[in-house]
Amino acid sequence: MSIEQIISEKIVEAINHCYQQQIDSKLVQLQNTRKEFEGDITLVVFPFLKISKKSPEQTAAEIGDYLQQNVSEVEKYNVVKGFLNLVISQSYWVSVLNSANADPKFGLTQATEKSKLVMVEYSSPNTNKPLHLGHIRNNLLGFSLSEILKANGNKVVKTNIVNDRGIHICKSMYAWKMWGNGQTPENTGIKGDHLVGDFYVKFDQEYKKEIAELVAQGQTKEEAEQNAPSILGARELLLRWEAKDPETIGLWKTMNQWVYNGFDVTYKELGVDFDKIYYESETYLYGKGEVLRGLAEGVFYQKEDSSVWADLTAEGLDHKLLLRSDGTSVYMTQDIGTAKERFQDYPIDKMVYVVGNEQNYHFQVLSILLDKLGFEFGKGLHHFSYGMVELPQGKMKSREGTVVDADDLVAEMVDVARRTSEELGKLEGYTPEQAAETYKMIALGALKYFILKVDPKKNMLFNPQESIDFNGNTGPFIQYTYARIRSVLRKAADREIEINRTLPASTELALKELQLIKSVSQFPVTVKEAGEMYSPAVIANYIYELVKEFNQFYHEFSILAEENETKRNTRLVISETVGKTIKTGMKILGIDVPERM
RNA sequence: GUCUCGGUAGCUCAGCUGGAUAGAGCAACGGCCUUCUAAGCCGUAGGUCCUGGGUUCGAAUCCCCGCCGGGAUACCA
Repeated sequence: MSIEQIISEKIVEAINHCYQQQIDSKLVQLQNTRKEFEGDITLVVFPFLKISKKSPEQTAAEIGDYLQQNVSEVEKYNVVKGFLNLVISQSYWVSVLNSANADPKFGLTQATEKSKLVMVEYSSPNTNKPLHLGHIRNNLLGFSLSEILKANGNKVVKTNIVNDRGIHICKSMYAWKMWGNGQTPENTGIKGDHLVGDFYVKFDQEYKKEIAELVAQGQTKEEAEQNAPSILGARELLLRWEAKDPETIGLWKTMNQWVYNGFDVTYKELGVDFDKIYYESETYLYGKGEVLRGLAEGVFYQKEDSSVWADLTAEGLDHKLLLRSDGTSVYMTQDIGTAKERFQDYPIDKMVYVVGNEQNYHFQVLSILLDKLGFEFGKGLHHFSYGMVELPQGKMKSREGTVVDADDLVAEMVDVARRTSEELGKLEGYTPEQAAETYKMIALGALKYFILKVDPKKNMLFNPQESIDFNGNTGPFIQYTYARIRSVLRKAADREIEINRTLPASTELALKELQLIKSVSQFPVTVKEAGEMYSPAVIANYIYELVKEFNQFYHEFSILAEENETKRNTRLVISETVGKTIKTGMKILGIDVPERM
């Protein structure tokens, strides 16, 4: 049981003892004591004044007396206005440090057989263009969220549904057929997803030209959009694809494979992976049966043109189309099918969709529809909705060429990391391979931390000129601190200093050391909070605070040069524990930390 | 129109399940490398927490009317 829980219980007891009232423990508001006051844990006593019918100061003093006498960890207390500041004994903090240091899984909850199985869907790319900054946010959030759920004792299946069919894919295919001249990733040296993406752009260019020509010939814009040869060609390819025309299927498979090979490289670079991949081409027909069942059961209704709809006006929403008049599926239909499929494939307790907030309405409707269809998991779906990444000039638009390409961005950041590192003269003695690995680690650390430290539900701004920064509240700052700690520990080992990892209860701690231990002790709570809030940002901001504190400590105190061996040992144990906490926390964010930088 | 998310320092963001003088980083200015990594540390300056009401002992935080911005809103996925 944590010290907060113990004190909380004892406060309930104290109220009962002093004022003969049984109170709900929810009334007990504990917080960390602000740095400017003496103490570790603070009780806000205002809520108890009605019960005590005494002044805040007197009430606080009476509760303080009781705690001091009945809780061994409470050494003394002081009262400032309505705040009761409790001073916890140093020996308690020493024991916290000892157990944090000794526990290799400090802060993490292990999964057991009884753990919930959570499926996390993320990434979900289209196979007609390469990944961009928006996908990066999705991938990083999805991966980190999975790690957070694991750290809270859940079993996690990471899944990716690849949108590999539809008119947009046919556009790339059409462009390749018309203007491709047999280009392949192999004969051009262009990464497969980029090559296919180039043809998607090419399609749009030609399509626009054709529209302009037709308009010049007297057609309206709407007519021209329907009659342009390119769009007719793409539609024909879609029909052939659905008719399973071997040549079309062959081209589709070939071009998709180029894209997958490209994605694999990007995913590997980003350090994200999946346990199960679904392909929409294989699942897009599944939902239709469910919708027809719903229609037969009277859950849905049919219009004269034979399209099928759901009436959601009772839920305060609109009517939603589920099957077109020609009987084909829409996006929603497919997601119904995919959901059912997944719950058949795995004993899922909780389904999480990592999808942008532009689809809030979609998932709200999906949840209701599945519930109406009688799936008990319907209501429990969780849409992890995150905000857009914006550029200084506004939203990214792939057709206007204002997207920040994922591969380009990573490459550029690696380059900046290398230049910075070389300028600072770090990594001397490293082999080129080791150095390259470290540059990549730093670059990705910067990118990942930059994105993950922001509250997921908020839109965020990415400024290519300014956002690539390695100083201040950044990933490299944290990595640097870790490398410093490792360096100290390496030197300690070189000097054959043995670390005694179990500090005696009587160990004396300087203020800064105490603060560091308190920060470390918050790690498990932080992991839990991140799990409850579905927020990697909670972890990121915690690590930053911890690291800032360590740097102050590092600056203020000598570790290896300390002549008093007891003090030196204490500082080594603290450093080691902080280092371990940094590493574990960063791992949850999907960020690696280097031994040197 | 309706629904929804947001508005905190010049910029990017914390803080938001109500608590003590609203915090960081960047940018600006000034200090600290013969001592464990200066990708660091210390300091100065910078705020009507969008406006206005309400609830409360106490509101950046909760509720309501506005204003501004993003997104969604019946046959794209």
